[in-house]
Amino acid sequence: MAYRETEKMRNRKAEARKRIIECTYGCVADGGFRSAQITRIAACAGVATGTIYRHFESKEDLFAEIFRIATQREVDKVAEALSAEDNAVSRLEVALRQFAERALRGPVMAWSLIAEPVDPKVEEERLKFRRAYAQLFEQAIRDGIKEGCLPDQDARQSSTCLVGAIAESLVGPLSPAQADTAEQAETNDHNPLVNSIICFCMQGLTGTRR
Amino acid sequence: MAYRETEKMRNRKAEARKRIIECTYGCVADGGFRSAQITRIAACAGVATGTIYRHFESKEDLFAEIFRIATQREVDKVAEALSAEDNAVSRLEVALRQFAERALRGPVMAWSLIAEPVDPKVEEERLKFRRAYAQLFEQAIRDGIKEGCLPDQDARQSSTCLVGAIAESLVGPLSPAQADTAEQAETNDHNPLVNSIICFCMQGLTGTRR
DNA sequence: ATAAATAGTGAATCATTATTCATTCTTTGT
DNA sequence: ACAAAGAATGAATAATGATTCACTATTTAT
Repeated sequence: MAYRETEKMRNRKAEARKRIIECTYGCVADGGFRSAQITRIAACAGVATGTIYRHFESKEDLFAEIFRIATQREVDKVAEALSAEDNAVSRLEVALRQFAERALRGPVMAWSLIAEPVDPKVEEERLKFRRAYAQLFEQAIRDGIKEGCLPDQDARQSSTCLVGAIAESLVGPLSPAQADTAEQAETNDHNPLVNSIICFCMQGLTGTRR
Repeated sequence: MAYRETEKMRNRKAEARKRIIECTYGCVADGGFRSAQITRIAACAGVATGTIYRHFESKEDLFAEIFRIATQREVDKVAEALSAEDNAVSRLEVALRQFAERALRGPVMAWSLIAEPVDPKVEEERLKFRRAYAQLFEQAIRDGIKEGCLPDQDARQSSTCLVGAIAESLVGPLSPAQADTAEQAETNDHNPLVNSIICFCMQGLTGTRR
C-alpha cells in the first residue's frame, strides 16, 4: 500500500467542498437556481466541472443541499424569535415580522426558496421547508391556546395559512421583475407592507368568531 | 389565382386548433404541464408535430393559452359566487369555499395552476391569475367595509393573504404524491380541511383588533 | 526514486425535446 | 384537368446543459 487518505487531504477536500457550496449559494442568491449552472459554479469555485461530481452525486443533490442550508438559516431565525420570553401572541408577531423582513432584505434568495421553479428533489426540500415553518408556528399557536391568549383553533391549519399568506404577499414584491421595489425595503424597516400582512395574520389567529 | 381561403377551410383549421387546445388541456389535467410534450399532444389531437406550430408560435404560447383558459373557468366560478345577492361576508365565504372545493375536485389541474414549475411566460400568466382572484376578493372586501360587515382594512393586502392562505393549504393535499388523499375529497363535500381554511380566512377578515 | 492509490481535469458525450423545413398532400378557381 | 396557393407532415436538426471518463497530476509509503 502506498497512498492512504491523510488529514491534510481530508482538509483540502473539505475546503473544496465548502468552496463549491459557497459559490453555489452565491450564484443562487445572485440569480436564482436557474442561473447556477455547473459550469459557472465550477469556474467560480476554481475547479473543473468534473470535480463537482466528486463531491456531489448530481446537480440536484447539490441544489438540495444548498436549499437545506439556506432554509435552515431562515428557520433558525424564526425559531429564535419564537423562543423569546413573552406571551405566544407577541412571539408570533415578532417571528412573522422576522420572516417577512428577512425575505424582503434578500429578495432573490427568498424568491428562490419560495417560488422559483425547481427540480423535484429540490421541490421536496421546499415542502419540508414550508412544513418546518408551519411546525414552528403550530407549536406557538398551541402555546397561545394553552395560555389563553388565542382562541381554540386547528393549529396546524392556521399555521399553514400563516405561511401561505406571507409567502403570497411576498411573491409579488419578490418576483424578479420587481426587484427594485423590494430594494427600497432594504432601507426602510417600517415597511407598511409588512405591517399589513401581519395585521391580517394576527387577526386570523386572534379574531373573534362570527 | 387559384386557391383562396374559404369558409370550409377556416372551419377546419378552427376545429384543429380547438382539438389541439382540448388535448393539451386534457394532458395537463391528467399529468401536469410536464407531461404535456408536443409529440404527445400532436398524437392525441391526430396531427403532426409541425401542425401545432401552424396554430401556435411556440409551446410556451400554447401553454400560456391553456393556462388562461383553465384559469378563466376558475375565476369565473368565483366571480359568480361573489355576484350573489347577499352581504359581502357571506359572499366571500361562499367564494372561498368554491375556490377550495373546485381545486380539490380537480387536483392535478389545480396543482398545475397553483404550484407546478412552469416556464416564464406561463409563470407570468400565473401571476395574472392570482391577481385576478385577489382583485375579485378585494372588491368584495371593499363592499364589506362599506356595508359595515367588515372592519376597515387594507383590502388589497387582505385579498392577497386570502389567496395565499388557500393556495398554501391546498399545496400539500394537491401535490402529486398525495393525489389519493385528495380523491377522497371528491366524494366528501363536507371537507373539514376546507372548513378550517375558511375559518382562518374569515377570522382574518372579520376579526377584532387587539 | 518508485509505485500504488487517489484526486482533479475538461473536452467529448449523452439525453431530452422543442423547433424547423424540404417535401407531399389538399383545396380552389379556371 | 390543371396549376397555383396553402396546409400538413414528420424526420432531421438544434440547443441546452448535465454528466462521464480516459487521462494527467498529486500524494503517500516504502
